[in-house]
Amino acid sequence: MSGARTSPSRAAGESAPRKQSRSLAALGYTKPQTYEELRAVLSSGTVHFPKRLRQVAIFLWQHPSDVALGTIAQVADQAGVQPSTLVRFAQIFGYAGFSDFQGLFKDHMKGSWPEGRSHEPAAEPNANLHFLNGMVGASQASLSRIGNGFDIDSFEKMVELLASAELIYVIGSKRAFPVTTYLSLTLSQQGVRNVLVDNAGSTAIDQVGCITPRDAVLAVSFSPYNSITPDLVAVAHERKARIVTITDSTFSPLVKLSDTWLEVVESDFAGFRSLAASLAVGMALAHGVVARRTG
Amino acid sequence: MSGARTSPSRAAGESAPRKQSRSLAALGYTKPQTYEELRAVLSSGTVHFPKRLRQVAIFLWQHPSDVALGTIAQVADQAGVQPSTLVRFAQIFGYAGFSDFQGLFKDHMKGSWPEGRSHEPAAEPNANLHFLNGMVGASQASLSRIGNGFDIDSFEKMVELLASAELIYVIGSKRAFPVTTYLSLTLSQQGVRNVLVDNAGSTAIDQVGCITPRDAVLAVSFSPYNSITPDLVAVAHERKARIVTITDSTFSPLVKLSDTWLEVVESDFAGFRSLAASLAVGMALAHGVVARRTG
DNA sequence: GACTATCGGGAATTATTGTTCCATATTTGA
DNA sequence: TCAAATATGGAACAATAATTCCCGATAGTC
Repeated sequence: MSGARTSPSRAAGESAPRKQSRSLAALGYTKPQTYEELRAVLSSGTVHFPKRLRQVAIFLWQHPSDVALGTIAQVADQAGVQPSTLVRFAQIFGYAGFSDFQGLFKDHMKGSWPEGRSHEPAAEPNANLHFLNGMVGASQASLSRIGNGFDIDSFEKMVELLASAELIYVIGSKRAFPVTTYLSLTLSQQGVRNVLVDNAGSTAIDQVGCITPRDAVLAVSFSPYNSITPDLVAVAHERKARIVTITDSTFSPLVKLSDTWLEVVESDFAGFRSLAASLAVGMALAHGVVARRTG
Repeated sequence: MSGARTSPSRAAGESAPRKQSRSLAALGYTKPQTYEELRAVLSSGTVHFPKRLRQVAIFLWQHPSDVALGTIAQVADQAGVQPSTLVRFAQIFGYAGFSDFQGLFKDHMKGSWPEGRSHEPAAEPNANLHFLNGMVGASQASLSRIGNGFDIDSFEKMVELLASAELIYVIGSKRAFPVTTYLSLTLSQQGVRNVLVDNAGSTAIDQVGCITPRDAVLAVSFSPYNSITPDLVAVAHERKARIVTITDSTFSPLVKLSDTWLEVVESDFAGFRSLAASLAVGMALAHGVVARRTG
């Protein structure tokens, strides 16, 4: 794409004496020239975004192809923000606007595309069946993503921390709750004592108030990170427990509280999200803990 | 991309008595709905284009990603034709304009990404990783079993019964509980009122004691069938509610209590069982109910 | 608890892109 | 060779998308 956009009057930047523009350049960052550089910056954790911009960062991280292919309005809509927020985000990174910034994604996508594989179409006459297939597809996509860059070291560290804990607190809300219930059940069935923090009776805070430094917390949390989970984990952190986390991006507030964490990204279909990958990883954790304790 | 362009006054095509419009439709071709269909038509050799249009066809064939990612001007430039030629080309295939036509390429590109990553099976030196792979395998096996003899009729009947219910009670214990929590959450988020019977405080029996004939029960149960679920469903049955069930064999005690039921079999690995298929089917049910209620 | 700096929503504005139309060129068929 | 039909280029126009800007909201600080 030779799309040299008109960047109007780029007059050697820094001559303006105004109040420090909210640009990362002022912080010593240089404008990422490639998609990989961008991801590196995003995941470095050195940048702290306010809410909406963080939302954008998460969306970019998880749905690069939608960013490359969509218009600003479509992307904004999918990310749940205003178009202007996207422009602001791009400008923070030193770009003139969204179009420039989007070029990063387009270039990356074109670069990493196997030219012209064909998929078998397969007819589906039924709308419900179509959705079911979509959901199955999302689940399979989630599962197949495990193993691409799966962080074994983190995984093993997690197993170790959990296995050496006196008591394991399992925490997760909303979408993460089904994962934690299954984890808790499985651990119990395997003889691993654990507490499922389900916040029934709003007693969760009091429960985590009993955590000791000999305990471990297994937290599961997905974006948006607006549930009670970060608060609970923060308490556990203060109480010096070991904390291990399964979450879906480096932007999760749990990351900085955790001793170790794993990224598990779930696909969705029509907004209905799979849990297949998280459950599989969770089961593997449970199994690992059992194996280490008994072995 | 839902970019529905205004196609002004497309007045049922063939009423105009004018000279045969240059559209393939008149030649018995139907507008390609997918990228694959388009490629099939292009490669069939049955269409003979004049010079510039042929140039376009060749370019589309060889550089689909540029078509998906670029603007009309960029594409035209790379293909060595005028923008208007691209619009004409799209219209010949029955599209309103280039934007519509480009959607084909965008959809295709999004669909076949990011599976571009190489799937190396690789040796697994690590026991934990081995288990994780096993778990993923079990999940995938469960998912792929859906569709082999999936009972669409039952599924649709279930959707219908649930959609017409005044209130939906969601019941499941043990392994089924994660499924019901996710179902309940999803239904609520979609605006479908429901009661998750979680037996907190051992109040489940009293809860189902409130069921009326206008309600429906969505029960999930797996073998061994020794949980409280059959008892609860039996109460609901006595109270004349409609009952739909997801279970894993015809021997489930719920089968004879249910108006309709679906068999979903989950694979396991080393005794750790997947929930992927049940969750996918559950999501499809939830989606179906929403679609039927709002549609 | 008041003050200040930063953030965020949304309409107005500007820029870019896509489409149509018509004059001209080219091909086709007699 | 001529006339009719079709194809093409390109500029005017319409539609859409991107960006800016202002003001109310929010969070952070003293």
